[in-house]
Amino acid sequence: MEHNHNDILNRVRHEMPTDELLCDLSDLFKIFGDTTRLKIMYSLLEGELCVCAVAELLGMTQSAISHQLKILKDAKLVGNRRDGKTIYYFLLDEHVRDIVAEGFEHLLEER
Amino acid sequence: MEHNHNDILNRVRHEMPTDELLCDLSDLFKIFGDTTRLKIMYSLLEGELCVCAVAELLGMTQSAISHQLKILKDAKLVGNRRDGKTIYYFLLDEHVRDIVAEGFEHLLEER
DNA sequence: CGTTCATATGAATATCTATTCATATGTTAG
DNA sequence: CTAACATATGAATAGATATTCATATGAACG
Repeated sequence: MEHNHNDILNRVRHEMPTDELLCDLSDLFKIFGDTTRLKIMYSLLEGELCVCAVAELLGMTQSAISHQLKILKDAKLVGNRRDGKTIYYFLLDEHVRDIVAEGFEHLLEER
Repeated sequence: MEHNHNDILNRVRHEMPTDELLCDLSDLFKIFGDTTRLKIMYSLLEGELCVCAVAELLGMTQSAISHQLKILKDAKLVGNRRDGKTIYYFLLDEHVRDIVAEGFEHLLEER
């Protein structure tokens, strides 16, 4: 019993990712943990959009959207390209779709 | 061009989940957005553990772990059972594994 | 029943973060 | 070069949240 208990603890300790990896992982999920950013990512699922289009779409200020886009870009979840004065943002990673989908599945199962 | 733009906006508006669903989704990801909770979930991947075992494993106080376990339980990510004085926690949802795995894939691709 | 052990919980605090406001950067048109 | 427009960004603020501390609950055991 006691042996079994320590056995599990040792196995868990062994399988546990490094703190650095866990920080990276939680930082990634933090990004998905905000409705504004989720909405932005959803918007970009259909195709690239400029900052002002996203702002109009979500009914938020250009500044707020710009700040959030920077966070998404730093996380390499979105990229952008310039066309004259306007800057278009687009999703960089197919995993965005998958991560969100997994989240939904939990919500559905939860009822 | 202008037509095309509005076209996209309308499509996006149409595909956007309700605010309630987006809040539920961001609340779920918020839970994954914390290293302590990630560590707890990782620990429970191997099997059920009592509160004090988790606390010992993570080198944190019983109180801190208990607070976090409550959050995980409210989100229906873990369940618990009592055996005498000790209470064992376990993962409730296979999606935990999948969600974490998706997160990792993004990190790896990010290089 | 009273003590001990495992866990839960409320309040307080310190830290983090999303938005706002003001302003800066950078591009195009005239 | 200057005005107008799109976007970025720094500082400040308000709200959220993880941990701590003190204490409560609840079970087992003598």
